[in-house]
Amino acid sequence: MATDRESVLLAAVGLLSRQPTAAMDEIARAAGISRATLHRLFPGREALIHEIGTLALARMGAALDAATVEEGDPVAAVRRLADAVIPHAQLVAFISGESRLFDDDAINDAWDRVDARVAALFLRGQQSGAFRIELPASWLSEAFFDLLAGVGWAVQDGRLAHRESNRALTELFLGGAVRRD
Amino acid sequence: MATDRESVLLAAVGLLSRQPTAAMDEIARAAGISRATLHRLFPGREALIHEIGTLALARMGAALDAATVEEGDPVAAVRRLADAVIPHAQLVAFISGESRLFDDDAINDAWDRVDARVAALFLRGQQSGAFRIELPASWLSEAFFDLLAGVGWAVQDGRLAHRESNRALTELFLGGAVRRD
Amino acid sequence: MATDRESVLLAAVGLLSRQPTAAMDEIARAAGISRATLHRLFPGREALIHEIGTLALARMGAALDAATVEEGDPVAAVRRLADAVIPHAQLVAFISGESRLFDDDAINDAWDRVDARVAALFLRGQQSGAFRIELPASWLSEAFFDLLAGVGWAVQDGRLAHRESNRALTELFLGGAVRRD
Amino acid sequence: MATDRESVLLAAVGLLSRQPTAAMDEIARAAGISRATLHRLFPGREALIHEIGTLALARMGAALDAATVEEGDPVAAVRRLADAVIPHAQLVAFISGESRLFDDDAINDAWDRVDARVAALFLRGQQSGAFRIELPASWLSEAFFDLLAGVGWAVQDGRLAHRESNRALTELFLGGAVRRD
DNA sequence: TATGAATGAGTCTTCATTCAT
DNA sequence: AATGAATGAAGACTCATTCAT
Repeated sequence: MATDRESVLLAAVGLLSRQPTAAMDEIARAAGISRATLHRLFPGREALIHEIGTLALARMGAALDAATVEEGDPVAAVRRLADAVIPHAQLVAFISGESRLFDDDAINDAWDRVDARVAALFLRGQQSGAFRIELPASWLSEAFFDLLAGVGWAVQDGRLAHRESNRALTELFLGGAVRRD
Repeated sequence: MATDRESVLLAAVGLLSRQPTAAMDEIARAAGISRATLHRLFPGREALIHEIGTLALARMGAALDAATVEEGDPVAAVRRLADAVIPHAQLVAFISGESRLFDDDAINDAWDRVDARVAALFLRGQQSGAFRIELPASWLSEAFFDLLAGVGWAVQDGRLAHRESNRALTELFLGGAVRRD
Repeated sequence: MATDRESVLLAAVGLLSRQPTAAMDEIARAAGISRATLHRLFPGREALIHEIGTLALARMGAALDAATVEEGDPVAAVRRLADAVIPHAQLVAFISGESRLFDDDAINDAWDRVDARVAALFLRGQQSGAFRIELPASWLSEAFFDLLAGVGWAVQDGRLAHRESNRALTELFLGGAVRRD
Repeated sequence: MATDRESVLLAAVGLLSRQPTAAMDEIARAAGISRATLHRLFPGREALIHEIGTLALARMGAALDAATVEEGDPVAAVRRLADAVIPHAQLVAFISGESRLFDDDAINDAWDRVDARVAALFLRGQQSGAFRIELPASWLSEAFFDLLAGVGWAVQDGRLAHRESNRALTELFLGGAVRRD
């Protein structure tokens, strides 16, 4: 079925994000290939996880670039970021939620840099008066990823329609649950 | 040292939430007891996980009761709930994040009931005009737990001070990131 | 490069005698051919080993014939045998040292017949008074092969010059280590 | 059955010296323990091989000491060495014959030192006029081990009686196959 | 209650082998 | 003839669990 590396990685993420202890066996089955082929494509479980992290970081970096988060109105930038990153919510959720699976310093450092770009966006927004200053920018960044991951899970499990996901994320994150007139 | 069941469970949660594949060996060491004692206290890994789930549900249920979420102003009820549940954020994060570890239907059903109580709170709040109606109550409920889990991790990892955790959760969840005059 | 069966066999012996667990991959590389070609030439690892044995036996039989070990002075016959067999020391070492690799009865039986011809030579020599009778002829035969294999290894590893190998074998085997006036 | 480390090692040697590719499975069965226990006693195949080497070197060193090979008549010293080492012929055969299995430099260096002590004995004997000078001392040393290994195999396979083994080794090695009046 | 020995049941990984290109 | 993809079978290794001390 899925014989190219990337589709195997996506199948692996789909499984590992729900079941971090999944055996290579199950991952291979989920990808529609045999265990041995999985091991040929990725020599060892660690290598597989590493490549998932690399892919997730690449997607995340591309999304940050595409959203030009360093420019323009911070609130609009958050909306653009959500647009760009939601298609990869599952991947990003994996790396942010299961970051403890990565022994690899290269991955963790790269993730820190991504995180810093997002935190910088919120800091910029706080300085411009767009975002509330009572909450640390780092927490805003982390919360954004928490909700992004939540959206990813909810969509995958069918609890949230795909086309609602963007609004669910941005409306709640930006505006909160409380109604304003 | 920690010979009573509950402290062992808490130690296990602390380890398993960062390292879901941790061996019984390591769990025992983390709890300061021997493997054999761990096995005597909980007959098998599955039983251990099951009891963690049971404990988490009990704490969550107690928190919902203590917060009297079915009564009074919905926004105030959410604040009371956050107060009551944040001390158990780690436990709740475990059961909500790793819910697929539980084959046990009893646990999953009980969790659904807990979830329903929270969703009912938001539904009530939407009907009373307190919460925004653009977002499904079920998503509000899920997002609340996502942020609660995020707060739990951030506190455990030292990224968020304990006494800030309540405000970080409720302010963001209720009010969103955008500043109002 | 080495596309004829025999040179492949010799390359395989060279590798397998140092590294009995060598993978087919490595054998192919050592022979300068591809895995697929190796598999075409010899259908399976077992077949390869079998053919090595066959080749070794053929060489050994030819050496016994060429040395006319059944005729003439036994001591001279041993010298002729050493002459004839030393060029194939590596092959013979393989089959005598790794004989348990051969499940094949045909190989083992043929090896027994070869062994018997050598033992017969020593028996004849003992009866003619040329060889000592304190030592069983079968042990003389076995010891001869042990030393032959040792010479083969020593030459291959460069611990013994090629042109000394014959003397090293025959002098020690026939005359022993102790000096006579 | 054999639950102490040493008897497991000896069982492993017995198997590995005939079948260097034997699986851990078979080794465990030969030792009368389960695979898992074998892995607990020796963490990995490499560790097992390493410990065999260590044991063999210890035995060999003790034999060299016990035989006081550095003192007295060289021929008598060889006889004492044979006496002391024949009970461990199998172990010594393993390390001398399968030395390529040892990646470990510590083992190989230690073996070189053992080998050097034996070669020194022969060199001393050549200088004293006891041993023939036509043959390099290093070859005498190597040939001694070749025959020792051969004796070990022959005894194990029942081709040579245990009480004949010493004579078979020393008589052939010292005196050669040719009869003297 | 703790410790260490022991093992069945997996899991990870490699290899020989085949096939399509 | 060579290369790379693919896999069943097998080997190495780990772990949860039990028992004896």
